[in-house]
Amino acid sequence: MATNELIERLLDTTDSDAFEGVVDALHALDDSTFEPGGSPKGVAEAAALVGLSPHTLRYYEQEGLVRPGRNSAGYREYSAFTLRRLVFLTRMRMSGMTMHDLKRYIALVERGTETEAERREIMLAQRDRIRRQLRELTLALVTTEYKLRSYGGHPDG
Amino acid sequence: MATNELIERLLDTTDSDAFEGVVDALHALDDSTFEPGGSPKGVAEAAALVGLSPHTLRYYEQEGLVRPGRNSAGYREYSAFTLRRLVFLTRMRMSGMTMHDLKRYIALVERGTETEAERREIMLAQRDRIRRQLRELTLALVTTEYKLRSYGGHPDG
DNA sequence: GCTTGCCTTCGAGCGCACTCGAATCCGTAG
DNA sequence: CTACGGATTCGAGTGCGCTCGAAGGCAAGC
Repeated sequence: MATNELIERLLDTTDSDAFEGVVDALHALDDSTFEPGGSPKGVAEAAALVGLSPHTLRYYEQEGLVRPGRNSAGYREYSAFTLRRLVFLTRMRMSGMTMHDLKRYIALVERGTETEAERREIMLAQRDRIRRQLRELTLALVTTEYKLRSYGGHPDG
Repeated sequence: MATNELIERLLDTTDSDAFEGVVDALHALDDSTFEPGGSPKGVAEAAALVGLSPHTLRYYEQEGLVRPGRNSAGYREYSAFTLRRLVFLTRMRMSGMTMHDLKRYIALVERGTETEAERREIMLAQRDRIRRQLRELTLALVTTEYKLRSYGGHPDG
């Protein structure tokens, strides 16, 4: 099986360092990452943190995916909790979950623990989708590198 | 680095068998795979082979991505060459290359070998895009599996 | 007090990649 | 001869996920 070799190759080129300890990164979210002084973030700052636009954050709220608090001036305040959810949302979106499904999932979350079975189904489907995508992407990578080799270049650009 | 371990895990679950020898699969395209009797395929058959709809195949043609021949009745005939290109196109599309860039790339291909340098740039960008996506997908997978674990279920559905 | 700049809401608009429908034509089976 | 499934062209329509613009509010600096 040349597959692992392949994937290894793709990951240890370029900046795979920013990639170590993925799980750690995920759990660091609870702590200081999002709330350096415990102060919630405004919409622009929050947007920058998760890599979306303020417009999009407002759109997500409108769609019921997040419910940031408001300060005395009516401005949005993104707590660590909300920011963590935003990170989750972006991860799911980037891996191909539709807004439709994401809304359904979040609605279940808000309804409480009794909905866990249904949520689990959604996540199982999501896991399979991601795996399929990973396979497709790897095929695409092979094809791309094949082309690059055929152009006889110095493959490391 | 827990990364390789992770990816290994995701690949050897489910049907990773259909995945062995990716490069081989890619080169089998020249041979009997697409032209069992040497006969070109109609639009429906071709569509089924690459997993697209006949509508989409006609659309791709309209956009200049393929130029299948025609039989005496004016029906499209997809040769092995055209089918191979279709496979390439779908791989690029699935890995996030836009129609815009794909059209540009194919236009360069049709212009001949003098355009190889420019094509190479496109493929380099594509390779980087794919790598980025692979990292993002892996993060999404970790998140998804974390959720699944938190639902305490039997993770293998 | 006024300017500057980020915030608010609202609804409309956009870009991408298909996707469909209508009208018509081809070729085989009965 | 006729009916049928599947092909053709063309332009219009769809769904998704934002993305933008207008009209106005709040807060800090000069």
